[in-house]
Amino acid sequence: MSQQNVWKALADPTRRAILKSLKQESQTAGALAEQFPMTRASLSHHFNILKNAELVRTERRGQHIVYSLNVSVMEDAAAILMDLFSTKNTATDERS
Amino acid sequence: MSQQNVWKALADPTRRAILKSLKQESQTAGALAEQFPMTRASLSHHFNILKNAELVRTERRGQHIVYSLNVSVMEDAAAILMDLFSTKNTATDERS
DNA sequence: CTTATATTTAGATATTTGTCTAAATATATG
DNA sequence: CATATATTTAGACAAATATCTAAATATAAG
Repeated sequence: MSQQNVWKALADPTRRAILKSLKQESQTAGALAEQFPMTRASLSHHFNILKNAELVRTERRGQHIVYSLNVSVMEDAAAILMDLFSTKNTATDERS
Repeated sequence: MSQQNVWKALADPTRRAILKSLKQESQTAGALAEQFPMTRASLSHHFNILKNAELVRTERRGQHIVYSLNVSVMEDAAAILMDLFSTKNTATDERS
């Protein structure tokens, strides 16, 4: 995972909505497609970017492909975010 | 502040580096410019995007313009990020 | 094997983005 | 006022991005 891939992935509102939806439950590409007003080809492009950032994983299930959050990478990403935002230092040996 | 403006602002590595630098201390445009290998005009463009997202504020000081983090918006942004990433619900009336 | 369904890939296109150079604006000072 | 310094604005341009249509691939089922 490159940090930059994660930030770029998160910059698009459709992709953030996909992540939010997957936070509720893992879903097939088709089920996700029903929630967004664009072609399946366009959605597939967004899926690729999310996979590239390793924010989601896929698993084939017959004709379907099931997308799910990659929880551990989501947690890494959260840590990166907090590093940028928090006033406190994270993961240093500094005494409080 | 539109949420989208914040995400877009954060998508660029130069802008994230600017924020990190401002986390250390408020600085003039010129002082920031010395840290980045691009023209002042390009930097100014990045400053505008950060201002638009309300992540930074400016204050004129003689010939200089001092940039500083807008801490409260940074905190709002952090909350938005956590809403996307955390498995737990934030700010709901759900019982734990 | 043929047909149907699910999804992705390829290629085209309009829009957005990051950068540059040159010019403009704002302030300070002789 | 004239000149120097600091910063922004305007305009151009190449690269990246989001979307579409059409075609390709993968699996299931008759």
